[in-house]
This record gives sequence, C-alpha cells and structure tokens, in this order.
Amino acid sequence: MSRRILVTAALPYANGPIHIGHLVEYIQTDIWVRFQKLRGHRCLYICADDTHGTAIMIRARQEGRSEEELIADMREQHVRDFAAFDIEFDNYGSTHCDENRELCEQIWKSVTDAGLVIEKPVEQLYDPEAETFLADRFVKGTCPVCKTPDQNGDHCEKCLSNYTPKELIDPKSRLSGATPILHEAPHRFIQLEQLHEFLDEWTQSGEHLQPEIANYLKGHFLGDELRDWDVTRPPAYFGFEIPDFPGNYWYVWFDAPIGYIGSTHQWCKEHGESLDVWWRSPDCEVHHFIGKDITYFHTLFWPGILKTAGLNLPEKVHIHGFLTVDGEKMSKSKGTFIQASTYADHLNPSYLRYFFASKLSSKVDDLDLNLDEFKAKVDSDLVGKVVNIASRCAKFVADQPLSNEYPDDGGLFQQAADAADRIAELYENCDYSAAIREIMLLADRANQYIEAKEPWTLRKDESRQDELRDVCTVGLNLFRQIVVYLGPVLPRLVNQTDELLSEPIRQWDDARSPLLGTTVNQFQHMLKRVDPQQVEKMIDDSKETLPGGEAPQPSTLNQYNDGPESLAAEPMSGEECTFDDFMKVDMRVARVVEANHVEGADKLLQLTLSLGGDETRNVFAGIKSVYDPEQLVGRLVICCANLAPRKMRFGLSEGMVLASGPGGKDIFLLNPDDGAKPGMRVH
RNA sequence: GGGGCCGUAGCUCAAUCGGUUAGAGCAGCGGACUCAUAAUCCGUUGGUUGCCAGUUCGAGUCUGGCCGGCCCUACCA
Repeated sequence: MSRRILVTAALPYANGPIHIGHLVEYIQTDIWVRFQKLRGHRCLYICADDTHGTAIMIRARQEGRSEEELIADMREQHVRDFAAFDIEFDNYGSTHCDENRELCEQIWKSVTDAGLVIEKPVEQLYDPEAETFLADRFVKGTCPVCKTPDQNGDHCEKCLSNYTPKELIDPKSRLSGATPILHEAPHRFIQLEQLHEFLDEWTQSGEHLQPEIANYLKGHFLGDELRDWDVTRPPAYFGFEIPDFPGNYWYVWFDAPIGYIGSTHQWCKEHGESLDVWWRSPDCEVHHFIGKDITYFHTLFWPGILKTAGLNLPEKVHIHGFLTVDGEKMSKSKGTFIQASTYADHLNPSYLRYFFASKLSSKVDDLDLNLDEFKAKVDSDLVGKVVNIASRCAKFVADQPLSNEYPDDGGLFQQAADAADRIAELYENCDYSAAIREIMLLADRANQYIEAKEPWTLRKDESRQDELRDVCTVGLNLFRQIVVYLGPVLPRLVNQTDELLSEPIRQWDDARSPLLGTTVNQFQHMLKRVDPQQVEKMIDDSKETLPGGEAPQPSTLNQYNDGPESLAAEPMSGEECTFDDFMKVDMRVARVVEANHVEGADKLLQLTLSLGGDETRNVFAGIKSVYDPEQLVGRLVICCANLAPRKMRFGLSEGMVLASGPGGKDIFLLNPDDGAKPGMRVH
C-alpha cells in the first residue's frame, strides 16, 4: 500500500552557513526520504530558510543592505551546500514569502478565534538610537550581583547568576552603544495551558515521540501549568506584520514552523496540487526531523497550533542529538567547527553520508565524528567490502553479458532478498546503524562467495568460461542488492552501479530479482579511500576561515564578539600545572594602602599592600603608564603573597600585583568583587 | 540546587518479557590467497557488563546507594 508522506527538516537560520553539525539532520532526513521514495511511496522533502528576527535585521543593517538581499544571499549559499551533499529537497523555500504570510494570517485567525490569544504588557529595554527593542543578548552592562562589567543582559559569565536586563547596572545596547530605556509595549500571548489536556494525551500516547522525549516533557513541562507564549514583537522587527495588531510582528518562532506549510504550499502551486492533500488529510503522514535543542517548540507549541488550526498533526517527531568531533563540542580553535563547504572542498560527501548512517539510531544520543573512526569505517566498509565486490568481478566480464539464467549460488541471493523487509523496517524506524550492520553482513557473505569460487582461477581455463560468467553474475547481483539497500545513503553509488550494469535501480524491490543477460561495462573506480592529508587540510582550513568571518551561529560562541587576537598574541603555555603546583602560589586579596611614584623609574610604581592586620608587602609594579598613585590608594587588588622577594634597583619587591594585558596603555589590574576582604586567599 | 539520559572487549555498538556459556564489526595477533583500490578469506586473543548492596531459582536487564560522563533547568517541576 502506497503511503503519502510529508517530511521536514528544521529550517536553518539565515544568519550563517551550514556546518557539519547541521548536516547530521539533513542527511538523516534525506536518507529517510530517499528510502521512502525507493519503496514507492509518495513522499515530499520540504525545507526552507528561517529568515525573520532581530538578528537578521541587525546584521543587514551592519552590512548596509536590506534584509531581503541578505536572506537571498544566504539562501543561495545554503542551497549550494545542501546540493553538494546530495541532499535533495522537493522544495526549499523561505519563511519570507507570500505563501507563508497567508498561512500565518490564517493560523493566527484560528488561534485567535479559539480564544487562545491574550494581550499583556511587557517591559523591555529599548534602544532609542537603533529604534528597536533589545533581546537580552543585545544588552550588556555590569552584573548586578558581582559587579563584573560587560556582561550579558540575562546572565553573568563570571558569577553565573541570572537576572533580567532591567537589573543590569549601566546597561548599554550592543547595537548602538546607547543607553537603553525601559519601555512597555503590548505583546500577544498564546495560552498553551488551554491545550494542556490535548498535549498530555498527544505526547504521552507513545506513538509520536521517542520515549525519552515523552518523559522529558512530562517531567519538565506537563507536570505544571504551561506558560503563556509571547508570540509578537513590537517594532522595529524583521518579520510579518500582524493584521489585527498593526505595527506589531509575529515572533520568528511563530512563523518558522509555519514555514513548513508555506514551503509545501509553494510546491503545491508549482505542481498543481492542493495543499489540503498534504496538510488537511488523514491520509498524509507528516514527519518532522529536528535536533533536541528545539524539542519544546515542536512537541508542545507546534502540535498545539496545528490542532487548533485543524491541520495535520505530525505522525512522528524524530529527534536527534548533537554532533561532537573527536569527542568534543565543535571548536573553532581546534578546527573542528567544520563548514559544509569546507568539508566539500576536501572530502567526498558520500563518506559523511555513510559515516552518519553507520552511527545514527532512533535514540536522542549525541553522535561523535571521530576522524580516525571515520576513515577506518569508510575504508573498510565501503571500499574494502562493498565496492571491492564489483571491483573483483566486473573486469572478468567487461563488455560481456551476464548469464541468462541465474546460477546456483547456494541460496545467497535469496537470503539477501529475504533481508529486504528487515532492513526496510530498520530504515523506517531510523535505526540506520543497525541497517548498515545488516547490509555489511551481506557484503561479507558476497566476498566469501567470490573467495570460494576463485574466478581468477577459472579465467585461466578456456573450458570454464561459462562457469566464470556464472560466478561473476552471482557476485555482481549480490553487489547490486547491496547497492539497492545502501541507495538511500549513497545515491552516487547507485548511479555508478546503474552505469556499470546498464540497468537503473528504480525501487527497493529491485533487490528481489536478479539482473540477467545485461551487458557489463568497463569497471570504473567508484570510491577512493579517505585521504588523511585531506582530512588534515580540512581541519586547517576550518581554523582559518572563521575568526573575523561571518558569524556561523547566534550561539554563545560569538555573541560577545571576543576575537582570538589576545590568545594568539600570547599562546597558552601548553604545559600542565598540577593542583599542587597551583596551590604553591599563594594569592591574596590586598588593599593598596600607599602608592608612590618611584624617582628615576619609567614604568614602576611603589605600592604598599595590606593583607589585613599588620601584614603588609612592599611591591614595585610596572603599571605607571596606566594608573595614577592617587586612584590606586584604597582599592583592592590581587597579589601573589609568597613570591620570593627580589632586590630591585629601587628597593626590595616582596610580591606581585596581578594584571592582564599586553602592556603599554593596555594594562588591567584584577580586582575582586565587592565583599572580598584583604588577606583572603584566592583559590 | 532539582531533574533526565547514559556507563557492556582497546574503539563503535548488540543482547526480545528477567532465562543456557554476554555477542558482532573495527583494531590486535597467527595463517592463507594474490582477482581486487596494501583490498579479501580462515583462525584467534580480549569481559569482575562503572562500584556496592538488595529482590529473585536466576540480574547486563528490576530496586536503592555511590562513582563517573553528557544534557536540561533554575529560589520551579
């Protein structure tokens, strides 16, 4: 029975390039879609760029062009990157399109009519110069708890405390540097709580979500009242204006998932189909593939909206974990923050498709790209086992036809044909790694068969040429079965096999009947081993392209705009320091009780530090270029109190004041947060 | 602080409802072969299932505690 299936992958944000972390999802989804199509189902792979929000607006301003120009540019890059990895969308749209706007309006009307929308005033910091409200991460200031300057609007890196931007001391806009003003504006909220009962049932039914996700929702959200969702933004904002709320815009997270439908609508218009067939039909299964970071939106908010608007609920939300590289978070400094285009410059995308497939399961676990394992797996499985089968058979029958009758192979072909359902079920359940294991088992058996039949011996005997042809007929048919099963993962290998055997693979069931009498063409190399030098180059290139380049992600990594210059100027020592080593250095809070110029010294100031009580240290510090003695008296500093005393030209120095910076005008004394007392040890 | 997930061979992972002697692949080691991209084939080493207790005729699996890792959340579950 043929199914109608609509598949989506999460919409990448139009604020940065695609990297290999993104690719886990798009490849996982692409494999699933190709699998469904190969099985003969009607299946659409829908995606789009997510284009709205403050970040896009700000970036467009910084680059001096319109948002439309920016997102058109990004979309082009994204499309190119996806194509390089054989990720084949049926439609790749944009949330900034007429179709999406219409759908937003319709759906908004539905949730409004259902009585879910409520208006409440929201106080937020407003940048009077940039004329926009500021999201928390666009405000900086001094932490209200520990008084550390230059902290984010909602969270202090130093003392890890959370607060609201309103509490921030001396707040500044990151956009214009202006002091933000507290403004109140009306926002509209969706009262998700009204759908609580439905969401309980839908998430806990066991049919739509992985069990760990259902548990997570139950524990984190559903046990309590669901919070109202703020889904509108006052100007200025790049998005769609709301018809019944003039001057205000839908929050990007409202129109982003609707983009799935908007993009489908575009496809429908092009193909003369009705949108209802895909989104308002019990006969259509909707499947979303997403990363675990956006679980909430897709498992609570989004089903709630769909339900209210009378649209198809997802049959399944497939959630995957994050990608790590060599066991760690992707890192720019280590060169493991690898962009799709950088990868494609050096390595064959099929490798990555295969590697991801061999690691992916239906669980939410993170997936590790260990580069040694990557090479070992591709070399051993794909080149050594799979392609090798064709490589060791094809040349014996090049430019000749295969046998007209399928020879006795001891049941091998039938055995592999019987695996079709089992492998299909594994693909269907997203247990790709298990499917790959099954398929590799078939490859092992095929190699064993060839080993036993020794076609290279047969070739030498004129009287056994029919036998040789039979052996190759078996070998190449076993190879072709494997290629059918790997087809969703490796479309290029399918094409190469089509050419070799002059007969295209069209469907999953091609694995059930052998190919006979077809002419075998000259064998061409299908896949090379992974070149370790290229892997290295890719890592090197990833180190170079990022600093100063375009912001890859609106993540914490770059929202502070901290460049690598300081670290580069003074690289890490690379030497490890044990805890005991560290404890040998006795650092103390100290108060500067006296500070004087030193006659004849160009850079030095003489400081008298008090460690409390009678304990003092005489210290010469090279900070004259920046600090006046007057401003130092009374302040707290950190000093090393057990540094061996050193006789200097101007006297004995009994310690060292801690400061950072390259020198000259750039010297920054360390100071403890309020509350610290002279004499306290620094741990 | 609270919660979730996880811990099985050197590495990556299996093991149905609690059921026989915990299995594969890769790596390693020994051999064979020489068609094939230094590929392949045969054989083989390798385990206190993180630790401790408990339930049970029987525990990798269930319960409690501890250790370690990842993640989510935060004067909330």
